Amino acid sequence: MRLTTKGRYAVTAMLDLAFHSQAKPVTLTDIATRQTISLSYLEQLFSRLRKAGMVTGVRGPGGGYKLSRPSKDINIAEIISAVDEQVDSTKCGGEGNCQNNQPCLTHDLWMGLSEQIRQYLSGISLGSLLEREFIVEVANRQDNDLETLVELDSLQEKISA
Amino acid sequence: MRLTTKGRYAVTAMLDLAFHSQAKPVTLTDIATRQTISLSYLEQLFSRLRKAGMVTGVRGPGGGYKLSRPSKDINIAEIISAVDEQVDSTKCGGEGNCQNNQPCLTHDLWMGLSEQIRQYLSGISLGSLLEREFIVEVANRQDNDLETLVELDSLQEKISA
DNA sequence: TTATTGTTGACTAAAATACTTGGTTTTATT
DNA sequence: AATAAAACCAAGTATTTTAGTCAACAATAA
Repeated sequence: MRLTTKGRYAVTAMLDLAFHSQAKPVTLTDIATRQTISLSYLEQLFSRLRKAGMVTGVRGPGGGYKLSRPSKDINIAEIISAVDEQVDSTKCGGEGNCQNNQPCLTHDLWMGLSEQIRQYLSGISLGSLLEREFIVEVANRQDNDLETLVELDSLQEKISA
Repeated sequence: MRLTTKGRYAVTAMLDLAFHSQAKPVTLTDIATRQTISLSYLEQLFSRLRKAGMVTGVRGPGGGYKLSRPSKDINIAEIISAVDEQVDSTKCGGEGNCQNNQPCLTHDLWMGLSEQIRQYLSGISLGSLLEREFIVEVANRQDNDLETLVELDSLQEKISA
């Protein structure tokens, strides 16, 4: 289990999706705007998430993405694993071939740490995050910001017309 | 607390140093050979470790590095912090300015995780690692490998002479 | 039919990582 | 005094990863 900004982006996007999941699917364009992540980068991440069976894409107008499972049943660890492509085993990635096909000196330590992180993150679901006050506050603020942005855009259009 | 291969290298090197700490200092050349890390890269890492007050350099022939404190009093978290230069706060590094000077949606989550990792790693000392069977085994194997390497070298020299 | 959205792949820019080169200083040993 | 072994230092380079761009195609609601 590696921890990179890629994984963080994925979790943020999934949390945004979970928060805005009503009847309608959520478009990546909306998520990109709210979370200030590049749209095409999101597309790449959601391609992975879709293949991992965590989200479902709905094409065409009114389409977007939906969670494939209830948010309570999606944990953070699996989101990160889905996008981080468990990478080369050259450097202590998985099994003990970190130094000339033998375990490196600290192999044991990193295995323990990985397990620790995995357990912590797999114990947290998207659903449980949605119950945290702090997160709901941030999400609501982002929704307001997006609304004012949209208003500004339509004003701009009226002016240039 | 970021987790990179840089930090892993530092911990590995420090553990090697702790394991071979007798009366004499340990040279970086030895550590580099045993752990297959580039010598100059090690020098850079040890420059940081020295400035952080964790090791002491001894110059001249017979010199090398020594731990500044007993191995029981050096924990893994501080080794990683010493080399990883806590980096820009642009992306959720420290305080909540991850998205346009506001906390990002998952700020709360990563703070919790960081704390979790820090607590885990600061609870593990070099000394305690040296008591783990697995680690001692690996270290001993590496010592043997180094010995045969040295033997091979002197044979080579005799041949070419 | 058209606009909207997902889907895919190839390519690029910037940053971080890992490593190299080439020195200088200190100091034990001869 | 000369030499060699080591730490120390700074700049540069190669590789990899990250983050993002571009351009096309596919499905589908309106």
